[in-house]
Amino acid sequence: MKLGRRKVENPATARRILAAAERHFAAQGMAGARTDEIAADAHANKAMLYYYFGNKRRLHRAVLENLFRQLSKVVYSPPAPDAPPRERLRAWVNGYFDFLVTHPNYPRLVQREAMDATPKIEWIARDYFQPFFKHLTGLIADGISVGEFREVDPRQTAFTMLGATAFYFASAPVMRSIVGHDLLAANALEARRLALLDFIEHALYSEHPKRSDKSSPARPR
Amino acid sequence: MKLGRRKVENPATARRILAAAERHFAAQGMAGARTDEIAADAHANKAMLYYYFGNKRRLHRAVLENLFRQLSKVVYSPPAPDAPPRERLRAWVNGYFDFLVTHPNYPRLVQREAMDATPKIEWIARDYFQPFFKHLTGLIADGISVGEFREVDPRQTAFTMLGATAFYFASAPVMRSIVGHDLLAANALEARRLALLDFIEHALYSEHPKRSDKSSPARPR
DNA sequence: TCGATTAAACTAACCGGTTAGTTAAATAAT
DNA sequence: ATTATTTAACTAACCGGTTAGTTTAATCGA
Repeated sequence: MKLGRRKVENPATARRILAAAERHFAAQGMAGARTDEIAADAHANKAMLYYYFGNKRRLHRAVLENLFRQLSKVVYSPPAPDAPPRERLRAWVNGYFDFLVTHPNYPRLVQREAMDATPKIEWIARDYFQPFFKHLTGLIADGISVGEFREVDPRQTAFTMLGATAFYFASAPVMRSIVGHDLLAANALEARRLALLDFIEHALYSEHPKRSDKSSPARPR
Repeated sequence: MKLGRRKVENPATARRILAAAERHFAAQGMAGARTDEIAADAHANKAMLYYYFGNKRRLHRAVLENLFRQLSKVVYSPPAPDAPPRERLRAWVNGYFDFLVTHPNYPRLVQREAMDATPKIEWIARDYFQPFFKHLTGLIADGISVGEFREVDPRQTAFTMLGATAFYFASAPVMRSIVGHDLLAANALEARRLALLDFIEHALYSEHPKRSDKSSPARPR
């Protein structure tokens, strides 16, 4: 059997389409994004979109899975799995924050899905949100049992942390015209990171931890 | 100008359309919502939608303005304008929270606009977000200057508070399948309110306030 | 080494269902 | 009678998806 031109694993065109789709789906949503515009933005023919991804919905799903996969690598592999909870929490926040900085489309994409009432995206909840959420609540529960954190409800605390972190990024487009500067500029981001950590730690740390944790390590990265 | 039948200020049909549009725009977004479905849901002919509101965009705007107007009434009229900042902040959180409870479509509707990169909704930022945001940061700054709050950045704190509050409601649809119960049920909401206040107050209160505030007043309502 | 073969990558044009928006005519209210 | 309100039927544009055909390049036979 003869072999023609062998299949390229991840052709530049497919990657350009995926990147363009990510931008358009984040900015306009699944319903608002136009396949013609995605194709044009990717400098590809519209048919290529269907050639590589089948249809609009599957392209959208590919965008999400691509991001989730990258997030998983960052968040589920803490630098020090046996470190004290305070340190692990700090690493978690920094890791999630860094991911949002390098993937500014993620929060809007995910927030749009989270707001959707339809059960069409059951797989997102089951395969990605659920483990992500459990991981965070487990971390908080650990900190409580060791006495490093106050006796809060881990789930409620997780909601608060996720909201406080993601909201800033998700609403950056509009907030720019309110506060007068770009929330995603490097210095603004660093200020946000510090404020976020400060807020969370003040809210969560117990006043008399069993294990002292004076020297908070420099943040990773 | 003849006086025939006076134009009815807010006929039942128009109100039904507005209510149906609110639900559909919140659930599907501006692009995803279908005018036919809105009309059917409102038990009105589609033409009525154009008769009363002109076009889809103006209907969408009417929905937002209607909600903003109601929010303004609640948030900008604190029960005790001269109360100490800690009390006013508590009242603010409770007021905003109550509004979200009674207007479950609001967070999704607004979050969708905040994520939109287009400047088509400049008026929202200028007329509603800006004052709302300023009001909150002013309140926080007051608390700092009186010594009741830690010396935080009021803007950063406002971002955190808004995110922590709104995220819970906006993502309720998906979170239901993750935590296994309805986040918008009455008992869940009360637990959320308490957890939110607890978290914010622990993060924000100074440890040695100039004015003692031992007896935190019962929350209004 | 070269040209025939084969499969992948790509393109332009088109199709048909959907959807925002219109219209003309009927009905209800005063 | 006149004007507000409501309706069914209609239209033009949009947009997701298709199709028929072209180009590019890897492989292999001679």
